[in-house]
Amino acid sequence: MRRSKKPFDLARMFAALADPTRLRLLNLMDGREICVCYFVEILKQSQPKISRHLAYLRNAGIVSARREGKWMHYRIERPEDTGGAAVLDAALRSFKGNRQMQADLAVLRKACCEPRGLVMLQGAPAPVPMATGVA
Amino acid sequence: MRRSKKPFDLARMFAALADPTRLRLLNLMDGREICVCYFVEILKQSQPKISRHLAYLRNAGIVSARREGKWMHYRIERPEDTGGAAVLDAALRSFKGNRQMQADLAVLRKACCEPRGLVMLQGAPAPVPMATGVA
DNA sequence: CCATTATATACGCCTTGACAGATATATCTT
DNA sequence: AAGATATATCTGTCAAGGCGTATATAATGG
Repeated sequence: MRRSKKPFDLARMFAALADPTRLRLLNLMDGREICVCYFVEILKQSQPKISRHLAYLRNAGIVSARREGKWMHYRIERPEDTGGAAVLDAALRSFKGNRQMQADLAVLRKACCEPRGLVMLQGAPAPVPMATGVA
Repeated sequence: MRRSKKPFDLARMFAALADPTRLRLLNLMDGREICVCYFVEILKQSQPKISRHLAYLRNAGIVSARREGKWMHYRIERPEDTGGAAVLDAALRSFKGNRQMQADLAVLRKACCEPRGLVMLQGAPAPVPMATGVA
C-alpha cells in the first residue's frame, strides 16, 4: 500500500517550540549531541519533566535519541522540509541574543570542563560537538 | 515607577504560530493590510472563529488592527526583537512552498479582481499592499 | 431611533498538555 | 540474581485554548 510521505506539519513544529523548557533543551543541543543527565543538571528541573519534554520533541520529529549503555544522547534532527528547517535554524540563531540561553551554555561549558564539580555528572559521557548542518 | 520593556517572549510567539488557521491568516496578511471579511470568505470558516484567532494574534503582538468604518483591517506587526522578527520572517517564507498557502493566495487574488463574484465581499475595501519590512 | 452590517466577545463543552509524584524499564555492577 | 543508576512512563489534577452557538458592540443608513 502506498505510504506517501506525510506532508511536513509546520503548526506542529511550532507547538513543539512553544515551551520555554523545550527551547532551553534545544539550545543546549544546538551543535552537539548531549546526554539527558546534563539537561537535568543544567536546567535544575526534575528528571521526569525533562524526560517528558524530550519525548515531546522526539514525537514532533525535531530531535532523535541514541542509547549508549545507561545513557541516552539527544541531538537535533533538522527537518527535511526546507521551510521547517529554515524556521528551526532561525529559532536556534535567535537564542544567541538571549540571556537565559547564554547562561545555560555557560553552565554547560563549565560542567564539561569540570564534571567532578557536579555530583550528578560524575562518570557521565561528555557532550560531543556535531556538524551543524546549517550550510 | 520604572516600566522597563518586557523581554520578548519567544515561546509565546511560537504558541501563536502553533495553529494552522492562524498560519493561514498570517499568510494572507503577508505583505498587505487586509479586511476581516476576506479572511472569512477565503478560509471558509465561521466569523467568530476567525475573529478569535485574530484576537490571539493581536494579544501575542504579531498583528495590529485598524478600524475603518465598519471594517477592521489587520496587518502583520514585525517584532522589535531581532530574533523574533527573524523567526517570523522564516515562517512567512516557508509558506511559499506550501500548497494550501499558495491556494489561499490564489483565491485572494481572484477575490480582489472580481469581488462581485463573492457575495460577502461586495462593497468591502480591497486589501492594500504594504512594504514588507524585510530588508 | 431602528434596522442592518461587520466584527468581537461570552458561554459551555471538550481536548491537549503542563506539572508533581509514583512507578516502570533498561543497563550495568557485583 | 540483586542492587544501583539512568531514563521513561503512568496517574491525577489543573489551566489553556479549540470549537460552535448565542449574544454584544460599533458604525452606517434610513
